[in-house]
Amino acid sequence: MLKYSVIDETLKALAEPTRRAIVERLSKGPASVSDVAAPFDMSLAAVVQHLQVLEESGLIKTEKIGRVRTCSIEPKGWGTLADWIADRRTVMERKFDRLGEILAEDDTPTNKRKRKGKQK
Amino acid sequence: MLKYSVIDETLKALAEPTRRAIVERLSKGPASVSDVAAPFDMSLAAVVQHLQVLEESGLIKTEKIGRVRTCSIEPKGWGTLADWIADRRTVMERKFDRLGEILAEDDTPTNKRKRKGKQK
DNA sequence: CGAATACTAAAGTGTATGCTTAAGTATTCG
DNA sequence: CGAATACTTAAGCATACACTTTAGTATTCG
Repeated sequence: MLKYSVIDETLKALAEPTRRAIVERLSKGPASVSDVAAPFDMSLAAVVQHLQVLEESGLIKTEKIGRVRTCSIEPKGWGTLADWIADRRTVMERKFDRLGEILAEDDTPTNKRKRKGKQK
Repeated sequence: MLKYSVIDETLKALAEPTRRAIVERLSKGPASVSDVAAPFDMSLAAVVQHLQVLEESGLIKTEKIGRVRTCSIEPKGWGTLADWIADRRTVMERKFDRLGEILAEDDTPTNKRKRKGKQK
């Protein structure tokens, strides 16, 4: 319930099997809403809702021409996601370099005594 | 719902601001449950629940010694996540090569798609 | 020992999310 | 034109999720 961010919407969008399946379909090429929906055992309206979440997150984009809406991957959204993960891994690996195998065995006592009683 | 998978739990775990903040804290080094919880304006029990989700997803690991549970990053979980994203991007980029700049630029309102490839 | 510490476990609550169905709006085709 | 197509919108519902509070269990310290 903290603040919103791009990475938040991106990860929320992908944290759903149906939406990941949609994304995997689109990563092979653009498709209409109906085409995207076809393989799924759910209503077209439900798939449309998933597509909206994906579009708002910036992972895909859509464009309506005539009565057909064509959906495709939006590379930019994937960049920010990959960057965030890469950042985390960089910090971790720097830590590994610095501390050797401490994380691997991690019995080091981080006994920072907190004497503040503030628990909430 | 479809079937569960490792990547599903991983992404669900990270699709939450508090859990990402925890992960960012731990990526700088191991910490006790209390230490992890300290910066957050919520009960310790709530933070423990987040830690459980993160541990079940394989992104962190914990070990209890005495009365202190120490939490740390589990690099393996991050590998599977990064791999999944890398896979998606690989497929996309192969597609971009094939379709040229169609996916990259079509923000322009004048979208005359030249159909120089099979669409489906 | 008994009190403080550091979690742990369980039950409950409000809201968000993933669906459904039904009805409506454009657009294309014969 | 009128019917078929391709969504679109809205409302409702059941479950999942992020918390809360309360109470309990180990472990350490004076």
